[in-house]
Amino acid sequence: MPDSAERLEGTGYRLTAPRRAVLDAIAHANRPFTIEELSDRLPNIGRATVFRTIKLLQELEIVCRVPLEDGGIRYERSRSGRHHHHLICSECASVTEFEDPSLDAAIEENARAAGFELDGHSAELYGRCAPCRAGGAL
Amino acid sequence: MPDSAERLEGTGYRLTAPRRAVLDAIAHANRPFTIEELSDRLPNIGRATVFRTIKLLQELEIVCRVPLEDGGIRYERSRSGRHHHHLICSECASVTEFEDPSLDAAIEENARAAGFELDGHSAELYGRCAPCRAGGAL
DNA sequence: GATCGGATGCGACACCGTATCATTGGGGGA
DNA sequence: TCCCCCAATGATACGGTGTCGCATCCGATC
Repeated sequence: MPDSAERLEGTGYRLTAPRRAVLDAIAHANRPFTIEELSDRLPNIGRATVFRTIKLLQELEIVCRVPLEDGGIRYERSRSGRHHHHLICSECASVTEFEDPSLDAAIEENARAAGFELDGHSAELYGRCAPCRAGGAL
Repeated sequence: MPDSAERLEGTGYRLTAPRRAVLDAIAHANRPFTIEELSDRLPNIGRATVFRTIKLLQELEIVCRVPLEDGGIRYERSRSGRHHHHLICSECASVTEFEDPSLDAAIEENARAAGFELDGHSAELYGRCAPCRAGGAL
């Protein structure tokens, strides 16, 4: 993820060895991960640093927070870097990003109707993904 | 909240004194509350019981969970008892419920397009409510 | 390569929610 | 009305998750 590294430097943050390692681990993750999992993969890096780095990467929109239905939290490398929503499979925990201007428009319209000044929003969809539906016994 | 009490009994749960007290406290809350606040208002009731009761009331859709932007959680008596979304003011922490079939439709359409079997979803809007915009100095 | 302040690592800590388990009391049945 | 059973409770310990404080380190700039 050289672009992410550049993004770090470009915003005035230091590109340190631990941050490189975290970026690398994230780049190679093929599914949403917990901090715990990430930290386990990086035994030489302090747990606090992993937390701090993920927090930073969230602010830079390099990773995004994925709230699960049970209240748990996972993180995922943001593919688009743009605003998007999540389809979260409760069977395999996979996360699919999607963008939908009409969904965003509906959200904005509701805010407008209520006299609300919109800052941000989140929308998560929970269910079973196509592969799980096809392959699952159930 | 006699109707809530009936709903408890109607589903086979016992209407105990602690549950009555929690229902009463919730009925008189005029803004979303944390478990901590609720527990403080009910010093004679064990913390674990407050957690258990709120969990139960969530299942019965008597209260609903309100995830804040900062990751914190509050709860609120569900006014409609139906599916809805939240407008959450980051200034005064007020929560406004709204329903929007077209928003739900947009969500369902995205799930369908991805071959996703939809179980449930959440949508939270963050920003500043009308009173805060009108009254706030900022 | 010297310097300076942001970043790190470690451990302690705070917070939130749950598990355990002995005890209590709600409410249906006799 | 009283009894009895088991769901519900309360106290406490526990576990997981994230933060804090601080001495040390090292990346970036000169």
